[in-house]
Parts: sequence; C-alpha cells; structure tokens
Amino acid sequence: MENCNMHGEKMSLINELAQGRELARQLQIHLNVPSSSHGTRESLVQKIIVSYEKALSMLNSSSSASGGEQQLPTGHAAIRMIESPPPSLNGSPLSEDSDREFKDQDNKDSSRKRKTLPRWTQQIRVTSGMGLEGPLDDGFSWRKYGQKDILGAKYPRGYYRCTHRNAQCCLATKQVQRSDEDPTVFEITYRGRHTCTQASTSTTSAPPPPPPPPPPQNSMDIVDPQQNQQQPQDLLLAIPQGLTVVTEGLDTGDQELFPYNPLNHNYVGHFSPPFMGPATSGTQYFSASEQGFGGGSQSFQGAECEIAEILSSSTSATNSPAALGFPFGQADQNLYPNFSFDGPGFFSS
DNA sequence: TTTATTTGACCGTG
DNA sequence: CACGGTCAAATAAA
Repeated sequence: MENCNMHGEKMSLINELAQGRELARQLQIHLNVPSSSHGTRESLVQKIIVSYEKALSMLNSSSSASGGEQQLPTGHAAIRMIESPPPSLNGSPLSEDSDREFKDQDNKDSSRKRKTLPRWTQQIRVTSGMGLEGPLDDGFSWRKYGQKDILGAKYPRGYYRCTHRNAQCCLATKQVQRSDEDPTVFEITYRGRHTCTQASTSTTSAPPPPPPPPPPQNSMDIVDPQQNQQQPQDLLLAIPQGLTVVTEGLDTGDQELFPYNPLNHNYVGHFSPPFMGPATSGTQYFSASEQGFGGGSQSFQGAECEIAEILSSSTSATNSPAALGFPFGQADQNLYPNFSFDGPGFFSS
C-alpha cells in the first residue's frame, strides 16, 4: 500500500493545503468577531500550524523517500503520521472480499463494536518555544481516564477520551506516550472519530439546538490515510471536488466508521443549514422520541449512545448531501434499506 | 457545588 | 497468566 499512492498523496497534500487555507480564513473571521474566545483563535492557529506541518512532512516523505525523516526546517515540531488500520482494511484495499463474516455474528447483543476502530498515530516532537499547549492540544477537549505503565517503556501511557463521551457519545480516544529516549517526542495514537459537535462552550448555556452536522461520511479511504486527520473541514472541501463517496462497503463491515463531524465549524453567517428541513426532520427527531423507549431507567447513557450511533450512521447518508446542498441524496437512502436495530441482522450484500 | 484527574481494580485478549 | 485498556471511587481543582 505504499507504491500506488502517488495520486492519493498528492490529493491529500492538496487537501491539506486547502484545509490550511480554510482554517486561515476562519481565523480571519474570528479575528473580526470580538466574541470569539482566545481559545478558539488559539486552536485555529494551532490547526493551521499542524496543517502546514503535515503538508511539509508529506512533501518530505515523498520527495526523499529513501532517507527517512529529516528534521523539518521549521524546528518547532515534527509530526509524523503512521497509519495502522484494522487488518480487514489493510489486507485488500480495493478488492472485494467476498467472504464477509457471514456467521459468527449470531450474537445475543453482546458483541459490541469498538474492536477495530480506525486508528492512526502521530509522532510529535516538541521543542522549546511552544509550551505544553502546542501539539498536545489538537483542538478537541480530552479527558484523561487512565494511565498505565507499559512494558518496556520508560514513561507511562496516558489514556484520554473525548470530554463529550456521554453527552454526544463521542467515541474518540487518544493515547499519549512519551518516547523513551527522546522525551520531547510524544506519540499520540488516535482511535475513533469525533462525533461530538465540540460545542463552542461559550460562556454559559449549551445551545439547545445543537447543529446536527453529521456531514459526509468518510469513505475510509484506503488511499490516503492522511485524511484520517481530525479535521473535518478537509472533507467538506474534498467532497465538492468530486469525491464519490461510496458508502456501501462500509456498512457491511460494521458500523465502525463514523461520520465526520465538524467541531467548531464556523457558523459565520452563511451556511447554517436547516438540518431539520422538511425532508429530514423526522429522522432527526427520531432520536429524541426514541429516547423514551425501552424504559432504561439508569442505562440512559448507554441507550442514548447506541441510538446516537445508529442515528449518525443512518442520517449521515441522508442528511449530509442535503446539508451540503448536493444533488444526490435520494439514492443514498437506498443504501440502508434493511436497517434493523434490535437485531444487528446485517445486510447480506 | 460541578468538573477533572488520579489510581488501583477489573476485564478482555492473546 | 500477563499485558494493555477501561472503569470508577477517591481526590483535587475550578
């Protein structure tokens, strides 16, 4: 999977740069809005830097493919992306594997997912000048839930998950491990995808109408792992460029892939699409009405999460095209015809 | 108070 | 059984 990626790399490089441009625009907007917080601006700046770093590292790795990593001339931080997808994707990227797991799933509700979540790793070197805020803050809010000593590692590994784990059922987690030899290198492994709306958390109240944004679903591109970055924006940019998103293969595998969600997308005025449009409102509010079902008194969160997942996967197909103002969108609805949720019955493709 | 971190226990996987 | 990942009670911080 390393030789035939020329186009993919170029594409992702372009995407990366375009994303940087878009982030810079957002920053420009934010600079003119007095209400935007410092943190927002800071994180935008950070994202821009990260974007440039990534673009540079792409160039470095592709041009001097033999040598290995040379230190980036910027001298601030070196970021390296390592992709380690689940074996199912790794094995045969583009070909059809006809033998899915036909059996093996008789399950009585037990086997949940979260086994083979998409995961990728960044190696970040921090040098003096950027405090701990630098690459360690990637724009999301994480909450530490564990720390373990790893065999053979000098430093413990920290386990973080999205702060909105219960609220939005954001399954994204990350692990931060400090390198043994070079304590300035942090290896950050991301797992899962953010489904939270990274609420602006401005001042007091969380806005009741959470802009439900499940936009494009990543087609889990085997082509360019770089897109697995945590930036949803690039998808928004990439899709209009003509990425044909084929959702079919995804669902057969499982619902492990999660749609991209914009974090603090700019609602700068334009583009605040009414997701609860006439066509899709029913689906959106489905969750609200369904919360009362099942009568789970205390397992509220769990139930909510499951529904949220289902919702996100099902609505991403229906809503995102409409939200983006895309012509297609009806066809996608047919991709989820027999979606039953009390029995993960699986669609036999 | 609420929210986050620490830290040992627990539990699944190999 | 050991290792790695997560949970959750206790504790700290806001």
